[in-house]
Amino acid sequence: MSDTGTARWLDGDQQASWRAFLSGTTRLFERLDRQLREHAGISLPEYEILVRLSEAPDRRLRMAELASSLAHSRSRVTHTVARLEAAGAVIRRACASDGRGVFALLTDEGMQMLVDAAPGHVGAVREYLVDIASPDDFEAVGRVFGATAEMLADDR
Amino acid sequence: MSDTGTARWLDGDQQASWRAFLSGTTRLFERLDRQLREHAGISLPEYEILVRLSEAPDRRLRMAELASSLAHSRSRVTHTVARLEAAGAVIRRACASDGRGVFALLTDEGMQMLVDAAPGHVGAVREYLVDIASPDDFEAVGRVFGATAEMLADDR
DNA sequence: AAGAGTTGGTTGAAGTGTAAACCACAGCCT
DNA sequence: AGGCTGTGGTTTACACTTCAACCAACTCTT
Repeated sequence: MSDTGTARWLDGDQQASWRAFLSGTTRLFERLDRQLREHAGISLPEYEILVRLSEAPDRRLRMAELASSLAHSRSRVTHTVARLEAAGAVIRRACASDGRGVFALLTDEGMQMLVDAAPGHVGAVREYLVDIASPDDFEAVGRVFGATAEMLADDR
Repeated sequence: MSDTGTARWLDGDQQASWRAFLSGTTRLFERLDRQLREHAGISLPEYEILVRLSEAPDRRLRMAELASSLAHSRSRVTHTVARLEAAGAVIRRACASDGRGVFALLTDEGMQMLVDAAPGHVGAVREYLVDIASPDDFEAVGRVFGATAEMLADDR
């Protein structure tokens, strides 16, 4: 924030887009979370962790890598992983090369939960977002929030 | 969801856009909330309620109108308004024409909180989102999430 | 006018996220 | 080696959201 003069409000179109964004994302996240809970018994943040782990070498990641990859606080990742561990989807293991470090690693059971959850989740993402946007518009979404993400990257 | 055959995954570009969106919105909301709390002592959801009230005739709205306008649950609005009332920003008043109804109405103090908070908030929305997107791209964002919002409108 | 069903709103508890203090270890630097 | 300083992670308490149950009042139907 470096505005020194009078406030620069949003114009009508910007205002409309901003509010559509707020309303759309609120509804979208609520729906995606509900869909996952009902069909797979996990929340959206939990699902995202399973995805990251499934893609990682040896299906394991350091807690801090999970946190920065998801843009979640370390504390939040600790809590979420604790729940996933209680559910049998993940195991914690000490890191050999760094005495402070902790790996979260995906169990076979966790992998199975992900495999079961993924089609329905992706279907919902398509149905409520991707498939109702034109390809160009959806690419624009990617550009815009890519820029935002980069700008706000990890200086908490 | 009406997919009967094999799962239709996102292609590479769609996947990238989707993850940029997740990461960008997570960081954006976190930043906007923090900015408001530090500079104005209110949260983002609280701010949104003050905005809606300030725009309404007589600066008052029914609880249910607030809820559907914000895409928040009734329960959530009850809690949030309770906090705002405790802070002196809002007053509850029974509705004359509907014995069940409750109006939330913005006090002068609440209006002043909004006036104080708005420039910094809008500045942050510009800095982290609007001003780093091209006008066309930001309009695309509005179209996409407008469609999502409409599709997911109030059948909870 | 009397129920039956619906809507508006609140409540309290349980679940999830944030904040801040804290410990343990790593990486310097001398 | 000894002492800073920073990083990785957890913990506790607190704040916010969701959930389910609930009551009151409206509406519709008969």
